[in-house]
Amino acid sequence: MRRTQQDRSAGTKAALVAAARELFAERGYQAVPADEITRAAGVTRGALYHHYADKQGLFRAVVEQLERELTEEVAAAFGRAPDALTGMTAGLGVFLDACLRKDVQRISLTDAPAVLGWEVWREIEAEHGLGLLTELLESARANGLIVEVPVPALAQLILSAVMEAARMIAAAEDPAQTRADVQQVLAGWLTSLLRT
Amino acid sequence: MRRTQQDRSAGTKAALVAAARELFAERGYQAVPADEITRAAGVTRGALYHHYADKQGLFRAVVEQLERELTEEVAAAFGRAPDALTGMTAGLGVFLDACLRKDVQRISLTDAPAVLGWEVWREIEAEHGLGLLTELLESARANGLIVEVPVPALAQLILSAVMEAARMIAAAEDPAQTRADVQQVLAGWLTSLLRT
DNA sequence: TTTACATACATACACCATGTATGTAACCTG
DNA sequence: CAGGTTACATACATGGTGTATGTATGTAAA
Repeated sequence: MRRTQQDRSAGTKAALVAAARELFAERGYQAVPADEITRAAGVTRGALYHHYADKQGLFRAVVEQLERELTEEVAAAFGRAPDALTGMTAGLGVFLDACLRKDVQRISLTDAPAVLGWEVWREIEAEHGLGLLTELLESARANGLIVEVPVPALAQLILSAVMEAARMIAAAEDPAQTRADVQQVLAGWLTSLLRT
Repeated sequence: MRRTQQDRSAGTKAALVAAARELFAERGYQAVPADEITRAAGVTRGALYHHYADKQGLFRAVVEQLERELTEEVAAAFGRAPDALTGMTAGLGVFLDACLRKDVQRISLTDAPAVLGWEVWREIEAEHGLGLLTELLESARANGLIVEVPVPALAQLILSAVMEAARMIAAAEDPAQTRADVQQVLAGWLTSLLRT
């Protein structure tokens, strides 16, 4: 079978990202040697260093794929809702659920900032999760739904709280109870922003 | 000069922690070889692996020293205030200021969770910053100052938001403006908890 | 279609960092 | 001061990263 170069590249890159994602999710970035990833992907380290500058480069590709998927899910949930308010609630629920998955937990919520540095991590997030949340809040503010606040700061603080909430649920002995608690706190915060 | 064994141990451990703290603050845990730390401390790696199980052990000692100092500062600021409410505000200010220092930024807010794992990191925090905040909120709740909420969850979410706020200020082009923004958001959240 | 080049890998190597095993000097106790 | 313990230093084994080099496959022009 005769494949074009682009096909070859796309194939091995996809295989590398998929293998790396699984292994990183299970044991974390540091604990996984590059060699193990490439073997799982059916290639050698030569392929890795051909397509990516270094191990971090591959990790970044994994993070971006994850974020893309995640944002898409949340945006879809938001889109299905009749109005903005219920959409926000639905989006929060989907996001919280997604954040309970091991890959999101370990890769996005734990390793990403430390491995890539906060600058890069922020840059990535701004184009995905944070970007979406900012848009939603901004439009809510424009429509007079919420009080006057600096939306970018608000969005980022809310996002960090939501992420922490997800970590708490994942680590809790009683996830259901913890989830109820954090949702109560977060819901209270959000409703306090509503214009009376 | 004849020194006791305890003195020797305490001296080298303090030197190691101090050297590690500086280097970790500047370049992060991963980028600093153990050998560089020990040289800066005037010993060899033998001393390190005698006093600590591994490099992580030393890092943990650094984190705990940092957290201890930080909590002490905040508690002192709180203690100087006439009442609980102004105390909370003063404490927040001191904490935000402290979080702007490079060592706190890099070691506590960036590396600690990834290097030690969230479990251990939480365990440490529970005895310091988070513990203090929880106590304060709990007493406020007991005195009927704030509404009925699950305090542990509230404390942890507030803390994560405050830490993110500190990171934002540190990374901002216009720190003063950013600080004003995040303080507005956080103050709004806190006042929304007050009983009317 | 053959020749020349570029792309996609594999193999082999040099380097560096961690942790451990072993040796030695300082201290402590009877 | 003799024996044992503690506090280190030195030497070594291991493993992981990144790079240099070699090779096969696809691509394009003569």
